[in-house]
Amino acid sequence: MPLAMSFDYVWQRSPENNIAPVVGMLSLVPFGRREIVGLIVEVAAESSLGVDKLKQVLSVRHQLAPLSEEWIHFCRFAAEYYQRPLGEVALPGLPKNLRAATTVALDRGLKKLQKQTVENDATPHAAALLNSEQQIAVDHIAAAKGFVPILLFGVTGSGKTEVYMQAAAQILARSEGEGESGQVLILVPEINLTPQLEGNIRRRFPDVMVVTLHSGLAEGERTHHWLAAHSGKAGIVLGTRLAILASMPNLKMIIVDEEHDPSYKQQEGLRYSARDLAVWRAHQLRIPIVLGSATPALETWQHAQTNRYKQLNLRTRAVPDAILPTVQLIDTERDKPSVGLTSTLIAAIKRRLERGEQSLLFLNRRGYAPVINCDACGWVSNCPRCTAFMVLHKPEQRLRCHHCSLEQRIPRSCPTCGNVDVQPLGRGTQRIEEGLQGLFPEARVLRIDADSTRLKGSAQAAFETVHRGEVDILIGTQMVAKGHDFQNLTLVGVLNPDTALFSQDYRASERLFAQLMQVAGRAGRAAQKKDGNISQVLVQTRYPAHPLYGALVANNYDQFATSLLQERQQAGLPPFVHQALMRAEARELADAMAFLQVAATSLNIEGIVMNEPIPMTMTRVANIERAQLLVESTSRPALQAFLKEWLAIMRAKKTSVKWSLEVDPVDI
DNA sequence: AGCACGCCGACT
DNA sequence: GTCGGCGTGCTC
Repeated sequence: MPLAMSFDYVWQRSPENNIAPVVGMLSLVPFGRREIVGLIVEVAAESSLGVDKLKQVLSVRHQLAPLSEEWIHFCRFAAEYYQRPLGEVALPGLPKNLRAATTVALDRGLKKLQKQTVENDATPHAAALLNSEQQIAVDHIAAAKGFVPILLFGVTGSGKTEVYMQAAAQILARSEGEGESGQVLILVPEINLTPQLEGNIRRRFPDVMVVTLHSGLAEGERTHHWLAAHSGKAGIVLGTRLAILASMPNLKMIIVDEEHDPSYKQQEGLRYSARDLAVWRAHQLRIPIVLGSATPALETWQHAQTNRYKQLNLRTRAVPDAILPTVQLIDTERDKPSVGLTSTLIAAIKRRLERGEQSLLFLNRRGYAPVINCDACGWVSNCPRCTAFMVLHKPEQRLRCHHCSLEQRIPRSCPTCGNVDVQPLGRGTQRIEEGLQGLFPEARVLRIDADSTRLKGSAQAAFETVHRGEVDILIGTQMVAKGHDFQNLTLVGVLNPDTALFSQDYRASERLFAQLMQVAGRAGRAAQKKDGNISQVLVQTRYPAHPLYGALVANNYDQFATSLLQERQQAGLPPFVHQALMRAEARELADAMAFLQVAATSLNIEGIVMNEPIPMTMTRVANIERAQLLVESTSRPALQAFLKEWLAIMRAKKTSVKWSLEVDPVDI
């Protein structure tokens, strides 16, 4: 259905078909040998095609209020910006049974939803008192008229959520005062990782219908929630990135929480940035948008620095008496780790165990060891299908490729020389878990990563055991960095963050800083302990003098972001340049490269920098070779114009190479 | 995206 | 001689 073009049909009034088509309505039309549901995007008196070529509209669906022209315009913008068909933007978000060729009754579930919402709100919560910075922020947001993009810059625990809720309350109340039912859209990175937020919002807004929109919803729920948003009945929509495409006729404000979070970027199909689209939508509707973060994306930071966005700061923690945890660096050259842990960190964990407090160890590497190797001949566990290592997973006694999911038995001896002494190299979360059990046999150790939480609901269950105090030491990947507020957690250990410092990916350090700030925020969220102990963050590093860690210790994002922006400007990288990336994949690398070579010479326009095609960093995944071609321009409109023309040329070429284009790529 | 048509290998 | 492999092309 998502075709690059739209199709014209004739509509003829008849006794069975007497609803006049209106832009935004869904209609049933014959298409090839099938009957499909389409979105009416234009109603016109004539067609560029001969009338004899046109088929007739079978029926126009009237159960659903038409999608607004504004919404279609928004989808059209997104489609054009990302160089994709309109249908691919507008249609996938619509409830499946509205898109099905057979008609379904839609009324019954809604009522059910209303009832459910009321039942959930047995104990309404009053608004919390605000500190002066929060009050200033709320006042500023609520007073905003028209398109006002706001960066709400606040450390973890500074009470951003409270600002969102009070600002939303004022916006909704104002709409009501004007006799309208206003709507607020709140975007979050991942709903499952912030389960408290939904409950908090429901309790705070007992008289407002609150619905969620995310990929975890069952089809029926999703339909009802979408319809509640589309009908305007839902006053608050809380959702993940896909919710930016929901139809909300009375939208009055958008909030993007943790706006820097990578999960706002869709990484397959239509590779959109929900944050960027949110800003555009707010601009289109002339409404305020709040981007909240402790570590804003550099793009956002740059806009705030140049006063395109209004910056509001929350510099103090909102919980009374809670103070920021101290961050200390442990030089691993001086204090050499054994089983991945320095003596300083081990001692700190020991003190927490003695005091009955919890520790969190953060290591962004799952599995037991990232690779195994043979000392005798140098063999390493390469994946036969990918440019990557097979990772040792000890509980399962398997080697596993994290890119193509290939699994193998662990070889008893070296496959090339027969040496029986094949050793794991490096440490993943499983190996740290094993080491902790050796060091602290009495302690209750829990590992949380993608492997330990494969089953649905098991992540939630694992976090709950931590909240209930049934865990002493928690070891996890980035999964543990987000959202959760552990009351009894007073130590965060960061095990091996250095790899990101020297990554090919120029965004790696920006992401690392955000991640470390976020995981540091897991400690000390509760009020300071009576005995005066402060929560502690210990970072093990070989490069304690690196400016990133300096800024982390000083809790100084401003300084860090400013220096990164300078580097980016000097290097001619985003946000000072705009990029698009063409990717090509084929069985033979030469074919992918040859295709990109043709692409690189297919169109030349002044002001557009065409780079050389290169193999991707991870050239081969699942036996497919991949290459990429980066196009850059300092002018976004110039890049957009170029892409449109370029893609038209490329689409007309016949090739066996699979290719795609990404606008504003993040992983390059 | 579907769903055709279309031209070449192993089977009742 | 047919069944079916998925390459190429069209859908108002």
